[in-house]
Amino acid sequence: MKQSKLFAKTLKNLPKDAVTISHQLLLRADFIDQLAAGVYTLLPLGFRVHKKIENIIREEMNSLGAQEFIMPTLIPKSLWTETGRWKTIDPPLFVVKDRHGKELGLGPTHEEVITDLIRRRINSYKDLPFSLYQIQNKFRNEMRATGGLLRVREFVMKDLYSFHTDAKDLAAFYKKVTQAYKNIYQRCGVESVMVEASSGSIGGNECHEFMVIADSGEDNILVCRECGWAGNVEVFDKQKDCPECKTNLETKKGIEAGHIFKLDDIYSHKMKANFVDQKGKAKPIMMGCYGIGVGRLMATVVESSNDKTGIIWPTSIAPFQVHLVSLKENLKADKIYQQLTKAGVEVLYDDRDISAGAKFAEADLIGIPYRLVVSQKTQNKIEFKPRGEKKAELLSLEQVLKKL
RNA sequence: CGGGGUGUGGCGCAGUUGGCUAGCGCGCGUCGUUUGGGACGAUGAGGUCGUGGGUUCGAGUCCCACCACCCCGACCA
Repeated sequence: MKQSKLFAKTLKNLPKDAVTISHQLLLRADFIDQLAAGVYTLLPLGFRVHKKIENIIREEMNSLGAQEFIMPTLIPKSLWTETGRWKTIDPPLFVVKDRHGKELGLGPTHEEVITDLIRRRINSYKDLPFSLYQIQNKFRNEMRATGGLLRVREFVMKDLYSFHTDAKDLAAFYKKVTQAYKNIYQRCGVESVMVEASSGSIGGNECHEFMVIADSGEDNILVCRECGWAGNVEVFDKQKDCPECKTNLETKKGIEAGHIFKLDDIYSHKMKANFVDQKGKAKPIMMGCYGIGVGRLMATVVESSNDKTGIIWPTSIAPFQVHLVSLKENLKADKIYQQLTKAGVEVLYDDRDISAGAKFAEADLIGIPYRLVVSQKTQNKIEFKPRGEKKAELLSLEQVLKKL
């Protein structure tokens, strides 16, 4: 992609409404654009990162054996009244009316829809277990949106749902999901802690949050340095020592980057989603649900990976792999751009006629992992510099390709 | 929703006790000089001052209402 054609304009001035680091940097680097409170456009740069995160999540979900599909956003009131959540869900639903005056809720989560789907198709223990997931826009009527992409009212969420004959099978799958989640955060370049949490209006008997440690986090979590146990202060209010090994607990700030629930039979019971077991007896289907907010995860990565000059994207989710900067050497740089592209490298090529300083400052802001400079100074070589580092080295194109 | 705050060109801001042509920096256009860390000079373009009422000879400035956005609380991926 030639930067002269990229739909992006970076800002020198900090927009005054941005308070959190990720909000500031994503705005300044032009990854996102705000339309209303808690409602954002993902601009091309932001969209590329978002897609990469989605794909990491997709791979991990697929390797669990889960199948991707998509459910509607418009959800009829009747389903919500079956579980009582038309009135009780918090944050409240965004409600719309059709032309006949019939009310529908915009989906904030899809337990009702999926339970309705599966109760009409699952009959026997032979149909179980299985799992389905979607990556889809969700709508939450939050009291207040905060921190840029950290809490918004419309966002893309990956929601996975699993269905089992008994608690034991659910527990086994739940455990596999925890590992998949850890993989996702690790692959996105952030460190996660799994904490015991409260389940809020989703319900269920057991749930865990995945917290990314960051100073700007809104949650206080207790972490045991010895055995790795962790809990949300919401639940473990007065806890001083680790419940597992009695070590003194530390308090840290975290961002909730995922939440998983053992729903057991609460939805299948209310909505009569049963199966027939080996003995011919009807039983409620055991369920689990598992969510990750994609945009929030994107912002969380920025929260934990940046410096004074801008974002530092991990290679796995960077909008481009390399940022090729031409300093008045577009003839040479054009060729390198073509060769890199031919080699399958995602290149953002700064072909613009502006000062070197401006190009470097923007490159740092945007945060692509590797910067390549072509100038008079570099002669027949290419200057190679990883984003977070000071030192650059002069390499041939072949050497550059090996480094990527 | 309770509390606090802010609305003036794309972004950041100034605008005195109301006073006539609403300014500045960044960004943008054109020309020239520049080019290894957000260059410089010249010259331009761009604003019904959030919206609607009111007070006044006169409102960006005062009053009322509304709207939008931000922050703290609460809740969440």
